Amino acid sequence: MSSSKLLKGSLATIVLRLLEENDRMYGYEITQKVKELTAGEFKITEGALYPTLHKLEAEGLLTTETQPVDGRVRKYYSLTKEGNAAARSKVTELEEFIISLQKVLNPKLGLG
Amino acid sequence: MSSSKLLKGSLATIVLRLLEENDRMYGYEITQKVKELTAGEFKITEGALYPTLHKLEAEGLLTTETQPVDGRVRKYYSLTKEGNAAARSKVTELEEFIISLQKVLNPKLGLG
DNA sequence: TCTACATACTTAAGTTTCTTATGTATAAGA
DNA sequence: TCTTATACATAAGAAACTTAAGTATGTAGA
Repeated sequence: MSSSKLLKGSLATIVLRLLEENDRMYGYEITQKVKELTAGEFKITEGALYPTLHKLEAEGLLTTETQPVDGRVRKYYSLTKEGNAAARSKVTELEEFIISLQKVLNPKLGLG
Repeated sequence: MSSSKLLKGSLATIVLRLLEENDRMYGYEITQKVKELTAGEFKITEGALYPTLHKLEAEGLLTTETQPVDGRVRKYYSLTKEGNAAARSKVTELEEFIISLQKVLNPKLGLG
């Protein structure tokens, strides 16, 4: 993910979250969806995305289906059962992280 | 920072933010403050913190003052003028990142 | 007294996760 | 024809951590 070299470690969670919503997606589609959702703020690079997808597949969290579409090959990814569970726990973990982060960035709030 | 190997890249911003609030702090104090603010959720490791402090100092964002206290040496860090500006921009950047991240994690919100 | 834990800082080795760059290949539009 | 978009893969290098080891003092308990 580009867009400010921030927060390394959230890409896998983002991928799992999108697949939770979309049933199946291919790599390029993921890059476009993220760009769309964030109004261009996040630009996921291929060099980051594809290795992440391969890793999640190797861990048994994703399965793939390859299909030719318009003369090009598309590789669709879907969550496995374990992938679903991982998506839930990783998203929760990230949300809790954000809450803690905000406590540090803005200690005044949350004390009342 | 430990606590779930999440979000690499936010430690420098956290340090700058704390120094914005506190005028001067020493390393160990920073680790304790973060632990306190997050109720133990974030545990900043020394191996992460000290190199970060040295780097920020090398970049001219922090200055140091060493003082012996109770027979031990403390190294106090303060923001320079540039450090103040960097703190503002980095905190803003991180907050914007969080907003974008939430758009991806919860695309339903923010559409109405 | 010895042990353990807290305080306080430093640095090296290894890992993870990116960025940047390169390569392959097809389709569409100027 | 050239560029841009679509679509995937992977290697080299950098950044930011974790883990681990080292140095050193103060305090509290067995």
